[in-house]
Amino acid sequence: MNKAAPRPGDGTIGKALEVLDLIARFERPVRFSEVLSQSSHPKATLYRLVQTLTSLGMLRYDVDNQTYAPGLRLVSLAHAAWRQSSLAPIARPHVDALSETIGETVHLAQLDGGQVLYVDKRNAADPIEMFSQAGKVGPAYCTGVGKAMLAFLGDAAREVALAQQAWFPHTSHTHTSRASLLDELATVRRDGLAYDREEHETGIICVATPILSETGRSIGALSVTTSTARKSLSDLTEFVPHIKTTAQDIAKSAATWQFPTQ
Amino acid sequence: MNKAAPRPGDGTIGKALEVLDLIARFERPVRFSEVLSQSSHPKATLYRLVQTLTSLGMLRYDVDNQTYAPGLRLVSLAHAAWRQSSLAPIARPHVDALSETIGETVHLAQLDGGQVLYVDKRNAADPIEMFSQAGKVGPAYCTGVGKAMLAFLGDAAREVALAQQAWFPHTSHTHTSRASLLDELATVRRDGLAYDREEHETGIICVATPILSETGRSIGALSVTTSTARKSLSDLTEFVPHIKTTAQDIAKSAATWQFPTQ
DNA sequence: CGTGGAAGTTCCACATAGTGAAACTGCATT
DNA sequence: AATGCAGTTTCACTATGTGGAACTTCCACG
Repeated sequence: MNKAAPRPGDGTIGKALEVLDLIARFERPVRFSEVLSQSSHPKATLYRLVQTLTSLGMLRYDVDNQTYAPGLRLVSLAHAAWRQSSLAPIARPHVDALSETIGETVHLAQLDGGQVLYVDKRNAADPIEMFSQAGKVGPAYCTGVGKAMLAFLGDAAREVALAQQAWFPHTSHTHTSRASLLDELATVRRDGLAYDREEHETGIICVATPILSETGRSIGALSVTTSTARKSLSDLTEFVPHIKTTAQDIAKSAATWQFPTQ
Repeated sequence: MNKAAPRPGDGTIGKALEVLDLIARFERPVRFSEVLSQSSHPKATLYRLVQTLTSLGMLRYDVDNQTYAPGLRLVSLAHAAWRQSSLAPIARPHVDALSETIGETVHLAQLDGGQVLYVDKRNAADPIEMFSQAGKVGPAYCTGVGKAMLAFLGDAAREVALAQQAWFPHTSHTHTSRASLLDELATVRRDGLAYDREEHETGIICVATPILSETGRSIGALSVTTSTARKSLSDLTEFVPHIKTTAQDIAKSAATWQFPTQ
């Protein structure tokens, strides 16, 4: 597992965020001692951090079970973030249209801290059981959207992102090194297209395209996902033109989008 | 209990959160000076806070426009919060069923920091949305869900919540004082039912019921909303039995819900 | 062009705020 | 009564954050 960069000198706020992230990663309410065992902070320090976060509503403390979980205050903050910093509100009509035409699961993702963050999703009519939902994060090095975005990053930004990858072999098709991934990224850059060939989950494949800024850098990615039980990679290829034009439409809307300067 | 309790807002983390909230409240990307004019912190202090938050991904800085907006990292944190601290995942099937039967807008809300936080929503037109509507906050003193929850709070908790109300007269029907609201809350407690009679928005009415814990305290609320153009208050009354049983079903699911202790 | 001012950024002496080892409490279990 | 573990409090110490002031852009206007 990778962790949020605990750069020295990040300050108290960084430490607090680190703790919040740690608790969020458990994906279930946790007891103090469990957090402690995963944390680099001494008991008293962690205790105070957790207390502070709880009193601020960033954590919720369950008195009965003596557990901590991320608090609802985060949800209202995220609402503002989603509306202002994600492509989702702008892309919504385009994603709707694509999903309706294609009838498979559509994902809209952005890169955040070297990871793929799914900011919107449309389920297939007959939904496949799989890992994804808006707000969910996933690895960049072994997903279609991740590779699409990495390929169209500036060199410096890509280096930063690559350094944050875990290279965990989720399946036998997963890239496990910088070198082999970079190789594929060249192809992705050439085609403007990235495939996930069961690299993250066995039986799950997808095709993804980057959403590019006017300067040719990726600001997000769009993908169509399916299972090998339903379709093959070459079946997916048939959707490519439609996905590409949708990505371009989203890019255009994003560029046009003017924030009220007032 | 704490007597010399660290006042919320104290501490560096509290200050950082305050700034984040402030920026989120603008509902659009803001320039540094705009934040400064709304903040109690001196320029240098605010500047450092904003820098720190930006480097941690809690804020996003737009170089071209020189503006700050809540960052995407919040979205992934909120995902964990929504799944673990909100009723939404548990309530989802029940809310789905209710919405389908009734065919009007359904809201699932919880109280957070004295405000109503909408954690899920069903629109007749637009079925599945995530943070687009979930995450929105609203006032407690002039909404159906707000009054339903306030009525079934412990005395101490209700006092805290009432102290946080703005008493802004959104419409001519809005309660503008503790006293008149408390009056209605008694009725709400008797009936287990709260109405919004165009108190928040003209033309918008709703009926809401609390979702109660085993100890009889509200852990959330469920409402059906419509416009005076479509239905009357007495039309809404017809839905009451169905809403009430749905609320009870959600309460039961919530009580049964056991977190894997491991 | 210059010049004035507003917005944004850096500096640094200072003290507030956070730190963490250790001691303590409460509650099971033996 | 004794042991052990989880959670909580204390307090001397100092890392961190503070904020007034000075500095640097960058325009708008004369």
